[in-house]
Amino acid sequence: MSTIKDVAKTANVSISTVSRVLNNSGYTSQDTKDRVYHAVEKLNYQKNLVAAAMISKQTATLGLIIPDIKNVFYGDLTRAVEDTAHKLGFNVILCNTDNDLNKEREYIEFLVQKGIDGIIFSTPEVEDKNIRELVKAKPDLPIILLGSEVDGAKVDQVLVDNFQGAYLATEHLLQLGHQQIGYISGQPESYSTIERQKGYETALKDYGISPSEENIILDEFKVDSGYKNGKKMLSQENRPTAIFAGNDAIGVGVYNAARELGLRIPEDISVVGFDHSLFSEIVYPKLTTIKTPIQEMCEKAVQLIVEIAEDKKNFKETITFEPTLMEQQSTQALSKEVIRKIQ
Amino acid sequence: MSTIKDVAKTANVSISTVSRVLNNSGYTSQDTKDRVYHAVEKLNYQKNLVAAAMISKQTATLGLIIPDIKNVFYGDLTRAVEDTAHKLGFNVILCNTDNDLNKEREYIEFLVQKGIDGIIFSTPEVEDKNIRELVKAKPDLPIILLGSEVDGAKVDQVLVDNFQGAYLATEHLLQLGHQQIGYISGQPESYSTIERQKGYETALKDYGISPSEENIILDEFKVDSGYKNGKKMLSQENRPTAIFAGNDAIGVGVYNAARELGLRIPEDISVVGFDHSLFSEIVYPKLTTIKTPIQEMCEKAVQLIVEIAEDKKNFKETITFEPTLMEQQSTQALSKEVIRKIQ
DNA sequence: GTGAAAGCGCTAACAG
DNA sequence: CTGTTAGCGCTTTCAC
Repeated sequence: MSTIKDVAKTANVSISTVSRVLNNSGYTSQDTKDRVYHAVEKLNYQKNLVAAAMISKQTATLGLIIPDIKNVFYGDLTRAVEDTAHKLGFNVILCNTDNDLNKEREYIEFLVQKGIDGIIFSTPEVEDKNIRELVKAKPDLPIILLGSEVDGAKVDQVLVDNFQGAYLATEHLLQLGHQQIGYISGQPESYSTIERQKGYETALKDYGISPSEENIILDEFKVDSGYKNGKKMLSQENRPTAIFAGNDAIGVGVYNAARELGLRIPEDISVVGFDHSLFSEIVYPKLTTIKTPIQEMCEKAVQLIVEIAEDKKNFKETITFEPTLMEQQSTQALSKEVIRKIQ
Repeated sequence: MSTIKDVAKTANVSISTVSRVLNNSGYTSQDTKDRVYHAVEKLNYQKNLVAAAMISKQTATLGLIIPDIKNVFYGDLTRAVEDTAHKLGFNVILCNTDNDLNKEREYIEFLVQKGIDGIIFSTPEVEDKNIRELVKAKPDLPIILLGSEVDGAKVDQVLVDNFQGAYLATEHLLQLGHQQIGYISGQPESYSTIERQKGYETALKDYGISPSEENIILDEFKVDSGYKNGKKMLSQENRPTAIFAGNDAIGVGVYNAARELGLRIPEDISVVGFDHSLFSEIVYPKLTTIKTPIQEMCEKAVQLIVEIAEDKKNFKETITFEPTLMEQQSTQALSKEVIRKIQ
């Protein structure tokens, strides 16, 4: 592979001139430019970005840390992040942590040593101490929290209003006449779980209903978990007539549980999900869900981190996007028939 | 951030000694080692991998080029690749091309300039000329084709026996008595589409049935495409009694189409998918599908590429994994009742 | 406008 | 066993 030296030689200029031409820095005559470009073409020269990075301290690479790319939610998110990064001239290194703090630490260390320009953390747990420590140890490293807050970490954040989303979901069910509304959600340590629970409980209270413990199950944001816990919840004596699932995957699990118990959706049981992922579209009937502007959130997150990396902006901000209710076919008004059955 | 110089100073040795200790190269006394390690700890020193890469020409980074991470199949694949890479001490840069050759070329160029240690291409199209050119331009760059071949590109390959998988799927349906078997699959330019079609047609012929054009539709490997084309195919006069879907996503689309047409699965129509992705497990009834050892394939692919990167092994190999039939609930013997209805 | 030279942080001969 | 030295390929002063 040819280097800048070769280009300089065949263009009959010095390497600094080549550098100037290629980076559009400083003045160069048109004639020199032409000669350099010709040489570049002739030699099929490609800049060695490693060497450039050594001086500029910029690698045009971002780290993206998520729990698990197999989860369709992170598929959507990662795609949006990667697309935006690519548009801005950055690559992204993908890291799956399974919410394992040790794994996360390894990744962080590796990324830092590689001189990446910033790290986007998507939905780490609230107690994530790696992030706290990283912020302290490398205050100049651009960091974005995407989708969740971390206790004691003052960094830029791009969030969705989980409380509001959950409130909308629950209120929708309440307005349909449901009173016994279950909440099946993910990891209790997750920011999303926590915030959504607050929204759920607040909506209930606002409608004069006190949340009861039997109607709340926290486990994992997965289909299996929705299935298992859906079955448990729907087998109760006085079962809920509606379920607010912490995400669409859980919603799908609840569908399967309902089917096995001979309950029809939405006739016998209403279900609301969260995320408006592919899941909500492919199940039958289509899952009513909370739609979050995930695309815009990711774009914003990447724009922000690039901005920080380049401008060293010296203040932290938190941007919160509003979710909306996406009413589809899995919810309907509580019927007298169901009320009779339950009692 | 402290450098090797700082460590050398506080440990009271030369920088080459520090390098030796940290890389375990050459001899160093225990005493020196201790002093260096202490200094490292005291200064919280972290090696600058960019500088190291400049000399070693190794970045411990791999590129993974796929069509679209939103597609659950690539979610599974990417996770397996990333996990294995991580175990071997490599990071992976994710690139989504949407099978767009221009985008792919951009990514390749960028990755090469960044000095990545190898590129894994998952399911590029058969005619992908970027790969052919890359192989010619950079014969020393480790490249693996994962899941599909590319015309005229002699590189290491890790494949699944698509022909055999499709044969198994079709034979399974034939043995259940189905004669009219549809094939709805993905992009006609895709290696998987092509190979699977061959297996499908060969099975038919082996059972004395000649493939007919109306029973074959090639479109995209997506739910929507399965839905749209499933509807088309199942609305025909003399509709198939079974459908072999080119992948699970298409299978899910076919489910939705069948439901809209009032056809029950498997009573009225049998369906077989391909991949054994999450899709096949979450639909009702569970989708009979072809299971591929995707995990092992990805592990092998990464092991291979790392081996090539480190040892410069000078021969190319192709490893083909065998798929198996995963019989679930979406297929059943052709009933007289259905035969009557169709005619 | 252009070239010479220093140096980014590290590795790897080569002496000693 | 350890230190000195010469780069890796590039950017960036600083002269001219």
